[in-house]
Amino acid sequence: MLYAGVMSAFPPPFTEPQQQLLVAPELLQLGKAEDEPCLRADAARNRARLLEAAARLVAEHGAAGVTMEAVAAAAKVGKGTVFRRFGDRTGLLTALLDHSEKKFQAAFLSGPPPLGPGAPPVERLRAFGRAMLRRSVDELDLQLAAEPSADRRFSVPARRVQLSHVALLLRQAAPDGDGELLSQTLMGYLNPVLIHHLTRQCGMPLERLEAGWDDLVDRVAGVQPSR
Amino acid sequence: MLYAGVMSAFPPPFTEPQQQLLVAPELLQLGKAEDEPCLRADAARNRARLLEAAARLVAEHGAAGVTMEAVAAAAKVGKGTVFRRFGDRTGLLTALLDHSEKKFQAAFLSGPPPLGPGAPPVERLRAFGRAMLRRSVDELDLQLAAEPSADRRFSVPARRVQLSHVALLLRQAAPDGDGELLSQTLMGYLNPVLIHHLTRQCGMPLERLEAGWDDLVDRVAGVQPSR
DNA sequence: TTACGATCCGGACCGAGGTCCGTTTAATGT
DNA sequence: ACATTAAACGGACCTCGGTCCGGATCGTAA
Repeated sequence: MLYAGVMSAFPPPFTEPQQQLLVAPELLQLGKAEDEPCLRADAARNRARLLEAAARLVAEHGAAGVTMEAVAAAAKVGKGTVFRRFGDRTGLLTALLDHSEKKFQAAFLSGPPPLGPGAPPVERLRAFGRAMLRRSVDELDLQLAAEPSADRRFSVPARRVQLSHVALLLRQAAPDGDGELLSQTLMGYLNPVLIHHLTRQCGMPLERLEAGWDDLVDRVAGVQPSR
Repeated sequence: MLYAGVMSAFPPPFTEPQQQLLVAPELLQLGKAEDEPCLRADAARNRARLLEAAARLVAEHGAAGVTMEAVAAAAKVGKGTVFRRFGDRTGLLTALLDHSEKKFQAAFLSGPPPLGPGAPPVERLRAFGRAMLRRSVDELDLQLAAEPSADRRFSVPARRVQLSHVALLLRQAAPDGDGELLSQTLMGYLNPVLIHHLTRQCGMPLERLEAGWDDLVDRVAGVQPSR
């Protein structure tokens, strides 16, 4: 019993399901995502205050200034409340990005082409990458801070949605080849940490990353355009 | 002066340069890697004891059991000493992997083909990936624990060596295309965290990852074999 | 309105990474 | 041998993420 208390957090752990999804969870093999557990009044109020406080702290001191204690204090709430609601720091930051994420999901799942349905798969892949790149460049601070710990990085709902979307398109664009592995590879190119490194530390302009994405999609899908 | 003491660690910060390299640093645009700062006798002794203690802890309790305090205690040394020598936890774990890393570098930089020089680039790329995959599967625990924080992940010397190696081969195999971006993409496939997810969490056999790598190399390099 | 159980709250508490600084010690020159 | 000094040492200390649990509060049903 070395690691006794390590797994079960609070008695009734009712932390929210990380991120709302716009697709049926069954399609993605996610555990049931009990949507909107319908919080108690005080809990809902505190949740709102916490998100607002966190957003303010991000605006004022950057994502690095978002300390769990600071958020709790700014929201005039106990520290335990923050953890009960959001599970951990990553959960809080993720919740902060949730709005933008849902809009993005709506765009590529059911928005107008070429991002949404209606365009040929390769076109949609190109649009998807460009959208991801631009979104990452905008919210880079938060996205980096919200980077989950290594053992959860591939289980984050938002990521799974994006991944399966890419896999779907890719299986159409390149029916041969291991769709699961290739989609992981493509998603790797869009990893915020990599984007940050290339743009901020290596000074690459966004256009180069976009061109690189288009080229990568072509190569992976087996298209033979300009080269 | 909010973040006053956050950047400069100890007065004369003489933490070792992360990882010895077998190639001249100039070739990789690394800051001078003052090889072997020639530690004082006591420092060298303590360094050895710390590494030994850390290795023992890994063997006994897994990488998760490697606490800085535990290592210090096991080596009969003050905690500050650990940090002065290795900078941080990641540095210590990295030092633990250094031996294996140097052997690996020697193998792909100057060993026998197809991993070393002498085989055609695509061959060498395939061999490189397979070697990385197998190595990661072996030392997965440590590699995961040694995962650097997001802001340093792409500056780790070992990674830069591997990256520039892949870039070199790739520029020969696919002279068109953005070698820098494509090599980052390939390296992404070999990320230990991804390997761990695919093998341990998704249950994929190593052979599938190897086949996926070969296929990916073919696609990226523009080869048209079986498909 | 009251009573009751489920849920939530708060903040003391813990562990681990990382830092500081007064003290000790190894190398070097005399 | 001895003085000198740059480097190394140790462990108290700080911060921050995360946990626990006794007590307050909400929703509900009588």
